Amino acid sequence: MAAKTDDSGPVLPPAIESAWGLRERPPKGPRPGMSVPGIVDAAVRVADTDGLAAVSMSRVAKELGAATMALYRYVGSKDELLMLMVDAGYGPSPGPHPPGDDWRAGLTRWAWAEHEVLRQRSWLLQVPITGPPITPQQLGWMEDGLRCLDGTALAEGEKMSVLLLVTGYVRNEATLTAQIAEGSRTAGVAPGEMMPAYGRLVARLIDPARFPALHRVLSSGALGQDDDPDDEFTFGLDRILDGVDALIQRRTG
Amino acid sequence: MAAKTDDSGPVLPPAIESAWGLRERPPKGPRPGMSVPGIVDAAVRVADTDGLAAVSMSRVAKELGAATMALYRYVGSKDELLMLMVDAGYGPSPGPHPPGDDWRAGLTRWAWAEHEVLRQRSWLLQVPITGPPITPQQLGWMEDGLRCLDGTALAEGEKMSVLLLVTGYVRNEATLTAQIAEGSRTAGVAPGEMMPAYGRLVARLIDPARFPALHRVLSSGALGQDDDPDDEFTFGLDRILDGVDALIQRRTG
DNA sequence: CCTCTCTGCGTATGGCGTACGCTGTTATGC
DNA sequence: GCATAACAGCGTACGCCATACGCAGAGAGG
Repeated sequence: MAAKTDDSGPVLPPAIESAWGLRERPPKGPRPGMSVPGIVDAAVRVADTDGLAAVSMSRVAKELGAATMALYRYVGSKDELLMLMVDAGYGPSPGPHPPGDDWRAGLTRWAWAEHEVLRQRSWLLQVPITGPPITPQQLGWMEDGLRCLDGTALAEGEKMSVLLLVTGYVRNEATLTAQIAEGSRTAGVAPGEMMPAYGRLVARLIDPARFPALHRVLSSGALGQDDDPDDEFTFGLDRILDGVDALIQRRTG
Repeated sequence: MAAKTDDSGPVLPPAIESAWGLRERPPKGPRPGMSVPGIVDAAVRVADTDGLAAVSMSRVAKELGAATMALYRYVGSKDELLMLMVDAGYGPSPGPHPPGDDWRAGLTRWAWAEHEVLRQRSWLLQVPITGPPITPQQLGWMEDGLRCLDGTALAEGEKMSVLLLVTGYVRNEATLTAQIAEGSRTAGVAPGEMMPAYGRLVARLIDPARFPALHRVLSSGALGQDDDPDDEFTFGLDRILDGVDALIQRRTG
């Protein structure tokens, strides 16, 4: 044994291995007419224009002028394709933060970068995540995030937890705004009228005696004004970073 | 007009209206052999035992000894059934917090209650959410959460934002732990060995020169020790509540 | 008793992911 | 130059899904 240095451990799907640049083309057989990146690009294009639901194996194949089953020479399953679509859809990480920035400015920039990606490709949120990230660009994002916390007194595990906290927040916020946008589209309501309409609906349903706190929020008109969604995002992000700040202070002092 | 007091506004699906106790049985025709709550219970039972993927209209019908299409007399679509499943799956809200508790203890209790529900019914996280909550129990949870913040100096809209922040965190954390549990099951790895195996896999993939921060986390063994998942949950929750606390202090002082 | 309305459900349609096996291409070893 | 083995492309088929449609029978009002 041990002719090769890696004892391999968990098995990586072939298409993922090729995303890492491992795996060379076998010497025999006809030349491939397609490529994994080409297939993934086509799938991303479909998702961008017609949504994730439109991404079927046959649709992607049609986009490439190939037959459905031809894709399975390159991709083991649709789930594998989805994983690669997420990797490609996120794109390259935003890059290391400027040396002058402190951790907070860096994480803010990092969070906004993901926010921006998810705003433009909300289908990324609908892809069922099957495990921790193992694709190159995903880990690139993680690396950049970790570097923001480099100078701090946090333990390595804590840095990871903080990142998970921030990215979780960004994804959650993006999910909510994408949902109300989707809802307003299917209901035929103007985007700015969605939350007010929701407020009126709930106000009609609930009994003020049984839901006093909810009733108070509704009468306050807090749902009526359609404030800048970016303000909402900033609000939550600042709360979280305040909490992280408190921890860093404690670890430092 | 205005023979009825409600100008109706957005239309509510019939099955949701019946969940609010509106809507009476029409006087004619044969008596219904099933009921919406019965169907929802059967669907929840299927999801509990065999996962959300096993919930198909035919499977739920089989559970009730009925034909597939019979369900459509009670539920407009599968999406509607899913919405009702979420409402039933969450169950009643945890109830108002004890009067002695401050907002932080209340929200902590509230977050743990949702955490517990999601731990036992992780399929709730896989249901694609189509909009803001409009079912009775969902709004009950919201009411209880809002009441925790009753005595604080926060504006009504801010209370709502804080709730969204907390519930988003709980859902996100539950999603991640459910995913690694799922992954360890499909990969045939012992649950405690999942994260270490993941760490070894990533360590094998990445180049330490290009991913120095990530490499440092991996060598620190932070992923190796399988610490209590509850500790991880508490960590993030405390960070968020610290951030909320900072805001409340500022609004108060 | 007729008629109207509602329930249960059989049938059919159009989609999906993908297992399997055939056909033709290509570089290697003889 | 030729047989051979490995591989690419893909046609067919299977089983599953949600659900549109329409018919048969139940039950109550007139």
